[in-house]
Amino acid sequence: MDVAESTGNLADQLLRLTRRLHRAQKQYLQPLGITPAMSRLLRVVSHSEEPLRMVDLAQRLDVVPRAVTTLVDGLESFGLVRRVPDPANRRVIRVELTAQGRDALQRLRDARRAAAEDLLAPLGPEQREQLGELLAALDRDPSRSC
Amino acid sequence: MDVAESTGNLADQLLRLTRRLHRAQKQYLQPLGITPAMSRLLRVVSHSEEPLRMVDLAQRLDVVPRAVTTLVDGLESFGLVRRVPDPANRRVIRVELTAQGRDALQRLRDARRAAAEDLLAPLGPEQREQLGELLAALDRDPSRSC
DNA sequence: TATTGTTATACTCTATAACTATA
DNA sequence: TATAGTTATAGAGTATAACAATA
Repeated sequence: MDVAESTGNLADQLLRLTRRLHRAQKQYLQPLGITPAMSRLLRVVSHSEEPLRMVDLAQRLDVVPRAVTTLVDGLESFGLVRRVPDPANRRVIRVELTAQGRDALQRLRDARRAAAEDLLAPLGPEQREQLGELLAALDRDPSRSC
Repeated sequence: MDVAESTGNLADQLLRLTRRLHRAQKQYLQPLGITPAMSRLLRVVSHSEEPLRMVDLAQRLDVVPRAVTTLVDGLESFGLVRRVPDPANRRVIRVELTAQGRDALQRLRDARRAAAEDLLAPLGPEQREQLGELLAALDRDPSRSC
């Protein structure tokens, strides 16, 4: 098998796996009324020390700012986050976790874990670590190192 | 970091990587007028000995049959595949590569390779092999082994 | 009654472009 | 002019449900 072929196969494998991951997540998150993308945003919000701006969220999620608006809209409608205007700069809006959002996080974490666990079941602990390292290596933007 | 957390992180890493892969593929395939999903279907068609049924394609792509209809519609409109009724069973339709489709395959392969190459650049050959093996392990449906 | 493919419909995710309000 | 966020719009990808034709 030539290089192009095997490289393409890796891409196929990744896409197929992610499709399954998406499906599993959706299934597990559905009872909570939250989509995978919203869950991801909620996690980012919860992991930040201070409330993040919309732009920050877009950067961390690696999406365009417009996409964040929709996700925050959804989470806000469920009362899980709250938009807070920044007094220092009236252009910016910061996104805070609500008490309800904090409550939801644990259930979300369980759901996420169950979903990922379904897919990652075939891998042992050391293999997961290996996979994590490989993915981390890929996370580094190659265009930045030039 | 607990197990749930690290499992969730793997999921995040996968999703983030695939988002980038999707974007890169889209970019490289755009000049050819073909979407990543269409490209995938075209590859499956090209790798099969005999023309596959719509249902077979759905299975191999791991999507619902309805999704295949749209993809084949698109490829057919570009003249890359052709729907052929099966004489033996008038319910089934088989999808064949056209001469034009065969021509497009090489360009597609190059585009796909360039896209994947962008993302996989940080990995050496042995790391790619490692990643391929891990993904292959995950491809095996765990629900079948029970 | 089960299978094959389709029409109809809808939702998630993401993108670009143009606009508003600040700075 | 540049930045932060939004409205408006679009398109890719996928799903479910109802249906027609065939087996």
